[in-house]
Amino acid sequence: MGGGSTGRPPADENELIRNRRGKLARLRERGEDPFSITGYSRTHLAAEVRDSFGTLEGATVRVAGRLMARRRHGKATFADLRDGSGTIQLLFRVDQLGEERYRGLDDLDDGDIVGAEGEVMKTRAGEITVAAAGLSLLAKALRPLPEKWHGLRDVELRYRRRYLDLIANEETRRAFEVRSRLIASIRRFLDERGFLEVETPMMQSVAGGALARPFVTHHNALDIDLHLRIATELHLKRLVVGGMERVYEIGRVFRNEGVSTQHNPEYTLLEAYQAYADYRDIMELTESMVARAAEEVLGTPKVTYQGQEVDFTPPWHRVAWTEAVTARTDLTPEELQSKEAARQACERLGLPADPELHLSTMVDNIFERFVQPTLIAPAFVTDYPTPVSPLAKAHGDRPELAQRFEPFAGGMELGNAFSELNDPDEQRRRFEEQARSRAAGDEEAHPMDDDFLLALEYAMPPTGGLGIGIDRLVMLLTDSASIRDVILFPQMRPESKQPTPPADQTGSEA
RNA sequence: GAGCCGUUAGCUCAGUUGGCAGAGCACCGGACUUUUAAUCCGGGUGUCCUGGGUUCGAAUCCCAGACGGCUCACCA
Repeated sequence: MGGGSTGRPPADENELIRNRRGKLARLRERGEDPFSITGYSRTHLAAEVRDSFGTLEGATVRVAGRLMARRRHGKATFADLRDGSGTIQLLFRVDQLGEERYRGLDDLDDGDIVGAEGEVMKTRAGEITVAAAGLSLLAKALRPLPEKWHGLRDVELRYRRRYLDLIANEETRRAFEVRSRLIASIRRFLDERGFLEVETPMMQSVAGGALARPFVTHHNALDIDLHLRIATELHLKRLVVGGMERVYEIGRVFRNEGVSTQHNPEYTLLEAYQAYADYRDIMELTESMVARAAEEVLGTPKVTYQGQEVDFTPPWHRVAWTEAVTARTDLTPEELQSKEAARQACERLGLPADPELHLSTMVDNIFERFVQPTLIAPAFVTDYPTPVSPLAKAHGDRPELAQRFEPFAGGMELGNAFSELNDPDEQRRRFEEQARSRAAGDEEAHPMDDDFLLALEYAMPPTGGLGIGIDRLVMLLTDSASIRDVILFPQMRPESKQPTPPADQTGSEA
């Protein structure tokens, strides 16, 4: 980006910013514009200096990072420098830098990006330190950092200005490191099992593969509306038809639904498909993958989530959906199959019991209220009703039940998996059934997808498929109560300039 | 979408019954060559979220709005 040297100061200028801009102006007058510097060759990271003190003592190193604190003592000044690896202390002494360059420290502020060159030493107090003989200001921070002791607590600021959250809060840095390492671990696991990572379209004419409302956008040149994907499922299964027998994608999907501590409109979904496998094989894959990821990222398969222990060590508990509900309520399996009985049950249990509600919605509410919160230890809930599983193969002997499971842990739903329905005619019937729900007003019913049906007609091998919400898994591994704490830039309303509403519109009707 | 709660200095937070706007850190000035939440002396830097209203007087009470958090509803 271009831009001259006459940038306008922001409107929210205050004394602190004026001071820093004044220092920048002085530096420029001396011909030391920090923003003209294009690089700084480091020899060591902060952590390397500290870890290798034994061999580095007395050696000259070059380090660079953000100035986090300064402690001035007249003719000596200590500073904490933080880079991506950690923190290292710098020592500036007037007898080492000379009067003039020592005075130059006056133009430094906490938050500035600096490079320092000097000998590695240890102070009287035992702190490993770089005694700086050279100092370069590499970028000037024009705004003060959040307070160093309490960090940045304001959640709105933490989300809107995540960079400040990352600078100020160690636990935030850690959470996103865990997130990155978790995804890397999952990739390694799947790669080792022979899966290919692929990328499928985010913009789709038909947004299928899940039951959710899509975002709509428009392609100008083609003059067509497109939907942002709500899942990767149907494209990945096309690839299985094409002979890619083990494929996965880790990518963002977009669902036009509300936000909550467990929902962000865009979130990261892992989907994996394995030919010649069924949902039982996928259970094994799921528990092995998650347990190993926890082990690799945290060093243990056991985590504490919101005060409760969650142990990912396989095998996870398995319980059929109907049994899970009947065990936690006084309902019978029959009451879960008749709309009127379920409605009366909901009424009795204090759940929404509107006659308009679908059977599937009501029984789902019952499950969510009475079963899901109890699923703290990792568990697979299996054999969901077929009508709410339009893409899953049914049991041969129990056509009303799908070969499907959902993994739960910490009281959260982590994903969805099944033996993929590969009978094109049956899939068409399921889509038609969904189309009827849609016509009846269910905006989340699965849309008809003729192109996908065409692919199935060329034969897809029996296949097991899995979807895992990566964000929720990260929540578990980082003990985060809100999904926003594991998404770098969670969805927020734009900050409005608050266009003052025309107050007291005398003489004007709204 | 509904209910409850919150918004005060750059940051973290106090603010009593409606009566001059407060503290710590940061910052500014001064002292200090081994500190590490450095210390010591001096200095308060503000659209009390916004707009109305009540009142002699509003950060405080009332109304409306903005943004956020939590809970519920819908979803993963």
